[in-house]
Amino acid sequence: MLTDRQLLIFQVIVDDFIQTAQPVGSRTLSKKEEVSFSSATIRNEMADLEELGFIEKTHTSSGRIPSEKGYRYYVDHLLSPQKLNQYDIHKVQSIFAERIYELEKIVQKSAKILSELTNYTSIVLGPAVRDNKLKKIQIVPLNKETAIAIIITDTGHVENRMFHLPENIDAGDLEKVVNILNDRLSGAPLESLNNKLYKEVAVLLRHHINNYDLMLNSIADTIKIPTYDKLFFGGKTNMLSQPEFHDIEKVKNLMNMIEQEEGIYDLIRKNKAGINIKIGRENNNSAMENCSLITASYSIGTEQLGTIAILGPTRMEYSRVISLLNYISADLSAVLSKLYQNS
Amino acid sequence: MLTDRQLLIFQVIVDDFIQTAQPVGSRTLSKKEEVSFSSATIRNEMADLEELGFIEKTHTSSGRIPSEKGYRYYVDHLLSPQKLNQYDIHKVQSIFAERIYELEKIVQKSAKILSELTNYTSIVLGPAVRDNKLKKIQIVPLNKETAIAIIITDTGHVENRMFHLPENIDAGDLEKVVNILNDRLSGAPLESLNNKLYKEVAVLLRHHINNYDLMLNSIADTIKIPTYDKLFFGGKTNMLSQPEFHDIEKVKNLMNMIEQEEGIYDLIRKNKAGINIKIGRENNNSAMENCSLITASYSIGTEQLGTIAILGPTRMEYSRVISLLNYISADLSAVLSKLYQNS
DNA sequence: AATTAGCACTCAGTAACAAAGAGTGCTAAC
DNA sequence: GTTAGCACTCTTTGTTACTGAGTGCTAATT
Repeated sequence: MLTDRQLLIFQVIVDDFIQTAQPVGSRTLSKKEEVSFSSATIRNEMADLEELGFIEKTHTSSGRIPSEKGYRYYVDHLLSPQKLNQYDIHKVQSIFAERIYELEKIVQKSAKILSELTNYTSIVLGPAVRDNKLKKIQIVPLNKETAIAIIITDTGHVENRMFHLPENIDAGDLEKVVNILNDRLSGAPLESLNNKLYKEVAVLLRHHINNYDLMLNSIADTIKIPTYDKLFFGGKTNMLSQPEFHDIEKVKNLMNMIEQEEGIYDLIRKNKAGINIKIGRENNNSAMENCSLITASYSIGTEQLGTIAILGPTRMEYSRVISLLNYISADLSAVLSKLYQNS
Repeated sequence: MLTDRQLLIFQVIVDDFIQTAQPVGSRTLSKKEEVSFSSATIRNEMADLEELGFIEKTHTSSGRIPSEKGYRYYVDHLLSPQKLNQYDIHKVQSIFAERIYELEKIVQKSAKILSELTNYTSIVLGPAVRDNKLKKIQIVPLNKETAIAIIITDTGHVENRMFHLPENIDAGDLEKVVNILNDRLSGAPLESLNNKLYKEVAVLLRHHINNYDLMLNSIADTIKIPTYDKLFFGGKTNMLSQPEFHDIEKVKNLMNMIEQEEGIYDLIRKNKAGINIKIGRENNNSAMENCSLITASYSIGTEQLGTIAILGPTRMEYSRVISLLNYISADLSAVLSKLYQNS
């Protein structure tokens, strides 16, 4: 649909704008090595490209900038994977340099490195706890009234919550309860715990302790810990250095959205495996009008675990970011698989 | 040292500037009800106040704004405690409305409410885990190589860390270890654990299990979890609405500092009980040149637990903020004491 | 028929200048 | 001791003019 020359010109416009953040004019283009036509020719082509909706002007006599549709086309058809340099690779490797066992730590470090390498904001959706299986559940009484329940999953994730002890329950009872719980529930996915609790455990508890219903509710409460997977951020303030965010209002909107977390969570969550790119208003979020979000998933074996993402201006180095995300998510998946697959 | 009239004028200047963020001129002042002198008189007084260093001009013919020294004087001598209104009190009470058992949750909610009521940024230094006493320590093996250690304190705080298991250790050994640890260490303050471990526990372990030294190191590592007390924030972006932060560079500096957390930690940590006020450069931090930090401590009984703080522009509603902090910290202390004193 | 040179035109950005408004400091009158 | 009055300063606002980068269109060139 586009001629080769239009394609070339379009690509050079996008590349130049991504670098400089300035509207690109016909003269600037004609002086580039890759472009061998006169500025007049380019002007004609640009008029066409504008008519097609790929580029736009900021005012009647300005140079052109890519439109959202333009970025979309660029991303879908013109992107050539960028090779990472030694430094990048080295930096990424450093995530796994120390021997760390905690998933969260690795994930957090990934976020940090990713933001440092890109100068954008990185977001990592932590390992989905939902799919973890219960390793062990423990209850530690603190005093007569309160106890603390601790849930440990097969990946080593620990959740805990305090709860109110029913009156007249003694240490022996508590031990019985814990034994029953572990007996019946360990190995089960966290998601299914609540169900199982009422279907299988309730009956048993009823036989062994009095006040079983109170206890049951406390446990149920404790078990359905809101396993909203955690979000980790890197370089939250990097966006402030982008020229498109010299406007305080825009910054405020964006920062607010980042602080809320819920909005981000929704944006990141509903992505399929592999690389996903959302440009500007494709994100359906007014605070992100000038932003693009690129996500990639990481996994253990075939099981999708979480998501890493980069939030930057629509004028983003797509090629580089995608390469980096691909690289990190692959590494992350590999290392995590090795660590946790045979657990 | 200041005459009554100077005092009055100074106070009105500060109050006005806090409200409007605009330099205050002699005519503006003379039109106020509280002030009954002519603008010329006021000009003379203002010249004196400036010479004394309490106020300053932004340019030769501008109105006056309070200097840092001025704010300091204002805070030390002129502050009249502001009464909180119904709405404020209601909001603060709502922190404790739900029955929550976890310290952290309460603290986090306090930060949120505090920032909403002030429109500044609130910072809460969470309960000091350092002083907690060990309730129970548990070790749960995940697979042949790794296990997870869980430390529970008397206040219900839970810390956990994964570690590498020495080879050739079996379930029986592990149980022995855990028993010894609990036997010897429970009730001891977290701070002292490391010491006790090497002095008292090491010998015992040596007798009961082989490879005891490896085990010992793993445990020591686990125990000295960096109990940096957690920081909670509220209204991180509120500062963006303050007119003094229309300059992106300032915002960037401040936000970076907030994101780092370490700097904040230092600033908040080293404060004595009660209300502390640091104005502008008194904070010894270039990013906080235009900010004031007001801190208050909360405690259980006589034991200082943590700190709540408000970060705002030097042009801050000191009176209101102090009243709020006093009120919240008292409430916080009361509720926490009631909950945890007899544990 | 495609390309390019040339030209009139548009618009953002900058600088220079004037006028208005808010403020000051100082002096002299009250 | 207080205040009215005035000259002066500096910011802010608006006007005007100029420049430079860019465009679209037409006519000449290849």
